[in-house]
Amino acid sequence: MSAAERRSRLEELAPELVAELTETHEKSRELPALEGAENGVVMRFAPNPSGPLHLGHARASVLNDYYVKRYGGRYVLRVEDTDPRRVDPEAYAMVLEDIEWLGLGITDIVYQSDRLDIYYDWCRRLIELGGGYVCVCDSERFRELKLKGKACPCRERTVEENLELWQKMLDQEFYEGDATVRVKTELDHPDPAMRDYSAMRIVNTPLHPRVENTVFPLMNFSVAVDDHLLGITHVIRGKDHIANTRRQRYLFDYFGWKPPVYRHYGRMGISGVVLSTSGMREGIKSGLYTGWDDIHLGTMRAIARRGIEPEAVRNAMIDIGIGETDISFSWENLYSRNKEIVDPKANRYFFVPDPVEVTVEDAPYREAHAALHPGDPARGVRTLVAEGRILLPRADIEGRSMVRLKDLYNVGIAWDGDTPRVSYAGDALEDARREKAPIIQWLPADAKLPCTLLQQDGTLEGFCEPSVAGEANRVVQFERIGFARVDSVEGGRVSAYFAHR
RNA sequence: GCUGCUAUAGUGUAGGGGCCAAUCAUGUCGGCCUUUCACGCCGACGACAGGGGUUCGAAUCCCCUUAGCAGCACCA
Repeated sequence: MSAAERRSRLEELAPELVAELTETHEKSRELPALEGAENGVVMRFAPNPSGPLHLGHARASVLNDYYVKRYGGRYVLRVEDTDPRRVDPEAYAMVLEDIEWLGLGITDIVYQSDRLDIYYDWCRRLIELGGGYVCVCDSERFRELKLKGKACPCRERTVEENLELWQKMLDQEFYEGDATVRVKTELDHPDPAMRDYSAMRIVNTPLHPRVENTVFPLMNFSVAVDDHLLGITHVIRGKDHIANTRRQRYLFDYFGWKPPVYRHYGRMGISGVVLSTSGMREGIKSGLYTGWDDIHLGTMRAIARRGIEPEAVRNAMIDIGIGETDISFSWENLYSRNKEIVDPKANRYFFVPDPVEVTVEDAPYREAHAALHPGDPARGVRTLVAEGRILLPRADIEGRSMVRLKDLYNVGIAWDGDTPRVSYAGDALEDARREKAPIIQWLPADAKLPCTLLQQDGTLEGFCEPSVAGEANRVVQFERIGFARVDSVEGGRVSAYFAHR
């Protein structure tokens, strides 16, 4: 049966069910199941506290969050602050704020800098097992040997000698770069990236903001140890970690641990915003950006400032899923997700950009009552009093001989060069329809608020309704323009950020 | 270069031998509704990277080609 046949047949049998045929099944899609997750999971989100969270973190954190919520279990926030060079003391708080904004169901928080002794302990055990050794070679020299598949002299040392050197590292008898602990792997591993990778290194400067230690684990070591100790069952991360997963596997093997189940999703290209933490930091420093929430950045706080709701980010990320294919992030899709959340909530207002103030000749006194939300009459109306002096958006009247002022009346426009002469042209909506006059927004000249609408590609200056002042920090819809978040109302001026149409 | 992964409409995604002349969403274009160019509704457009195999049958399995990506750090 064709679709049309099925439909007409259903109409005969059960007309009340026809609606279901076209119902949009927009409940967020089910992502693929995770093997071995039936009895609950322990997952983690492991950001480096070098700045606030951005879109890239959003994907990782939301996807893991999705599975924890789906299967039940624990969700560990593990702050990976083992590189003093890449720790921004202020980022600790920012990460927490962003997580709260995203609504992640974090159940546990651990800081790797609190766990240094644990890593030292397991490092000692690794050496005792013969799985690790202290290498005092120059890193360049080691690299050359590695590429040839050759062992460095340090590899031949006994466990006792290694233990002694390791203690010297901890006792600060080595300086940065002079010694490192390596994990023994196959020296002839086809991928040179696997060969005797580093597990521990020394960092003397800068000082770590939270601890005084100078010996720090490299991520492959701390991650493997923590994943095991914290009981992590499933890991969802980007495919840039595939090689790391392989490296970490050596540790699981040495210690006889069962590794978690891994899923590596593809690379996500994001255009239109700055994403690299260092790039953002430099831009902020140089004054190019106003701060971490500058709307040209891809941080969660920038996105929030633009009126994107956390649920929209979440839905967009789940939509994208955990596919291994490289994808390009679609702002369109995110906006669409946001619109479905924000449209039912946002009150409607007039915003007149680039205004022309005119006197409407022969204008009768009128009070316009415009719905705060056309889909929800119960919300009431805003009342605008028109006494003759009004503001019109220049772009909407240019070249026109007639427009209808929404919820008010029609006006005719005679052009005297660039100067419009505007006159009352009746109340009948039908007249406007017949003349194909556009229905546009307007404002009374004596009841308006200056309003700046900031968009990524420029700023719109104009005026909005006075009651927008009561919408601070909320998303509104400026009719015919789009959704915007009212950022601040100060000194009688409104500043709003454009979200999307 | 080496090691590995991936390849479905503009974008994201479903589909893992027959139910696929391929799903859903988004987008674009028409139309309806409407005192917003919003929302809602209707319709249209639009893809299995290319080439070989295997098979009665391939988007699905295999091989090659091409393309993209990742890693090749004493970063995470």
